Amino acid sequence: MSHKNYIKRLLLYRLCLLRFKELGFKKVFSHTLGNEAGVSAEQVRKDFSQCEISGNKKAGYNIESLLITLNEKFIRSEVRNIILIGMGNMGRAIANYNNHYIGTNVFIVAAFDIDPSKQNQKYGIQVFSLDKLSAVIQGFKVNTAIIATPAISAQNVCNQLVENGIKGILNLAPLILKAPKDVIISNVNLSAEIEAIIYYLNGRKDELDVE
Amino acid sequence: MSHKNYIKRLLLYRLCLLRFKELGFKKVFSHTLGNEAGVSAEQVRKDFSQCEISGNKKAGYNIESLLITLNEKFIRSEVRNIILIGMGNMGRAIANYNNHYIGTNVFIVAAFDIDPSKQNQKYGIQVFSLDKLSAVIQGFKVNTAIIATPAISAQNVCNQLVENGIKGILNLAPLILKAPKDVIISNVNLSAEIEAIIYYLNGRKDELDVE
DNA sequence: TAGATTGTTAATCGATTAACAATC
DNA sequence: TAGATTGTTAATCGATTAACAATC
Repeated sequence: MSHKNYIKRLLLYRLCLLRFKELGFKKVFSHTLGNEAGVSAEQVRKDFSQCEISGNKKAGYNIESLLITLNEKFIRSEVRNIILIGMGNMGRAIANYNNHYIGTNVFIVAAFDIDPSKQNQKYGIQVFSLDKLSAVIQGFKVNTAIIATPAISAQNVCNQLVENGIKGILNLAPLILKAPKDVIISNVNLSAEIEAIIYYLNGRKDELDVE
Repeated sequence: MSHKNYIKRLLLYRLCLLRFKELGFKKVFSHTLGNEAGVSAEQVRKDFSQCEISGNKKAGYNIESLLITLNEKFIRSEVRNIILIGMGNMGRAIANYNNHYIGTNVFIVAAFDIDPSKQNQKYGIQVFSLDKLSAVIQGFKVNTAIIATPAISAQNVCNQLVENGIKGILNLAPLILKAPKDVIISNVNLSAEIEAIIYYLNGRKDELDVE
């Protein structure tokens, strides 16, 4: 139905609008918002049109009503519970962010790690052994998880999550997970991002400098 | 020239090939690699064709020579120095990963934070005040940086980086940075990733259950 | 040979951009 | 009104997919 980039742009517009609101602005033009979000004004209007948000021909869009519409679309009034697997460096960083939620109204209710020495509360979040997975998922009615384990164990963890009813996974391990088609997986690989940037810089240098 | 997704797929193939090699495999078919990387066999062949890698009509591709070609394309023999700005939770997690490089042959040589109490070595990496930015960038010949500051200070940091010659930025702060067109910026926003996943799950539920 | 695989060309698909009418 | 802005339709662009010839 709606594509991934479109959804991410809407979430980005929401962040920009929150900043504008904080600065005291009441309305915004498509080119202003586009500039802030790094997309074209046409793209902004097209996106808003697609989710049935309308502005005023001369006066642009009302920030407050934009936010109401976007919040209704994305931000559930009730807190959404998610879980986190792997309490290495990245897992602990994410757990720490959780102090004021990992996303708007999104809360990590429990973390998991195979290392018994990590199964305590010193990260501000209860860390369980993986054999508690089923109980926690059912108890908190969780359907979304973050995988922050090493690559070697990520697929195994993913399998267990799927078996226990998880339907959405944010994967920070540097590999592509295999899962049934009805499970949504989003992959983030920071090393690959850095390596891609470095590649672009080098590539461009080759082109320009003719080494 | 070559598009972003294409480059990221090549980097992903490389990761998959490294795993295959570790498992003792010598050759691989386009559908095998595609399956592992989560793309179609045609896509794999097209990508390899585009970067002038060729296989054998019946015997697939030789893993070792694929890796040599990909390493030559992406992995510089000399270590690439990068810097990290912001030593909050995420910054510290990234600094910790640096123990065995943040990417292949990519090394964080220095970190920066405005908080004087963080300007010491306890993270396994030297943390400087931002007024040392210019000296460090010149001293280590750095052209790539990771921004892991809060959103509020990210644009200011970005400006300083650009002034000092940084040409590639991995931005982990939840906003879009403005920079000259010749600066490459890659944005990663974990909250938005999670919120997008939750949106997809809800959206699909609405469609199926007719609440 | 027959079957399987590569590699390239053409077709499709979808997203972005451009154009412009409507209108405040 | 004139100028600026929205919103929609058409055109473009590029990436992915399908098709298939070549060949091992």
